[in-house]
Amino acid sequence: MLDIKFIRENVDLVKRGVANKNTDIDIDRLISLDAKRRALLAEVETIKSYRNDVSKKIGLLKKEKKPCDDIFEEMKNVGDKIKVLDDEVRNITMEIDNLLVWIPNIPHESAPVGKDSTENTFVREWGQKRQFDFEPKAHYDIGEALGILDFERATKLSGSGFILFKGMGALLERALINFMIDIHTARHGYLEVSPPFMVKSACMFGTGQLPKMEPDMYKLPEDDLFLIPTAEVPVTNIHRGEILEESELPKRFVAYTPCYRREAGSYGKETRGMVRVHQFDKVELVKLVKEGDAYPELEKLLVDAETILQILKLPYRIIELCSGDMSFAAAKCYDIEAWAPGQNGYLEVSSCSTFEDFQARRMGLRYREAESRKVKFVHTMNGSGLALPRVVVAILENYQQADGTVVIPEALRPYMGNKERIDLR
RNA sequence: GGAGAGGUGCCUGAGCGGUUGAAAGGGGCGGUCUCGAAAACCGUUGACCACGUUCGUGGUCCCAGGGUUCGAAUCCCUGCCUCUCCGCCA
Repeated sequence: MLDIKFIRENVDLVKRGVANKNTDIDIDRLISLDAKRRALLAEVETIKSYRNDVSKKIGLLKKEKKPCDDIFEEMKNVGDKIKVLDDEVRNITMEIDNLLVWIPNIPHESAPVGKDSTENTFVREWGQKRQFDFEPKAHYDIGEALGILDFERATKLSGSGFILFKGMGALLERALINFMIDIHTARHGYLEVSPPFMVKSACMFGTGQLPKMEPDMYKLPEDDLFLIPTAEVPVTNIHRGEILEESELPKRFVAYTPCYRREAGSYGKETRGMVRVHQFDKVELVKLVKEGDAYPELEKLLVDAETILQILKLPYRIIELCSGDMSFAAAKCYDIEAWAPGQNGYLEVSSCSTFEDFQARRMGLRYREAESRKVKFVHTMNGSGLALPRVVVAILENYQQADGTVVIPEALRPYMGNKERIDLR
């Protein structure tokens, strides 16, 4: 959420930012509602001040047992007037809030302006694409042949868009989770947390999934809970509504969770295999930092995430998203895309974004500055570190052999019984 | 699922319907003392909003939303949440 004061004082900047995010919000209407609200507020507060004065006097008169019926008569009218004005303020505030919650975060000045993914910019790349002396297969063919992926039976269980890992496939998934968390805790200094996989709507609002993304979420209406679409939601919300001490910052969390996404409207795209599924595992990095640290910390977070691919020796590139391709809450966002030879393309395995104080304002997440003792909003950010199925795809496709087996990346071998390859049985 | 208890400031915990933003203690911050620290003592310590250019003035907030009243943290209703016991259960 943007600060109404900021909007008031930067109307043009906000209009431009909103437009660059491909969003259409009537900012002028918001501004005029805001002005109206403040005028009403001034009016009703003057009357309330008067009421408070009189109430105090009544208290004193009562003590002296003096009659005050005539005052009551007058004050009844004052009370009614206040009620009417309060109602007006409440209604107009609701109207303002209904606009405000739909306004996206505005892109950082350093973020490229563009309408969609075709205008994202290349940042850097790493690694050498392997030269194959045979035609590289797609992960679903490799995995099914090895008996480690079973799409047909996954569909029997839950419909399309689900994965059944078996044997070394299941172990590979589990190994990756442990491997990634170990790197981030031991080497990068993140605190491991294991949060609930279901959250209240307040959490979903806090990180900005609600209201806009509601159709993409799995909801449990009986219990007013949502299945999390990413660990970002529970983890960023850990300190919702709190005022932290500056000395507690930055906080760095790493969490493994499954992620549930309806992927509404994306049917037909990437239906084959496990590039786009309704449930997937992910190791997520979340940072809470103080104002001013957001951008350097985002760069570090990006490096922490890409380290995983480097250790796994998987070639990748980094893309910076343009304004129109960024998510609702993001101010700046990098994607890490792993090379997948079987797809002859890149797969997004991580998205690293900073939200500045956008999420924090929604969830009331603040900190007290050590020196000034002032209360400020925390700056939040997160990035996948990394999303699992697509890393599995990249491993299967990059490490496949002519005989159909798959060599296990060295770094994962300790997590997989020191085996060197996944073979036919 | 059955039966109770309760939701007050950073925390614990008081609070007859009328100077209560809220006692007390703890914590935090500042100071005295000390070579330094601890202890002790003194002082201080909420957030948000509006208005007026520092500083101020006013308003709101005692889980949330309604209601009663001239006036509500204090009374009434609804909802939410937490805790305890029993049952069930990984």
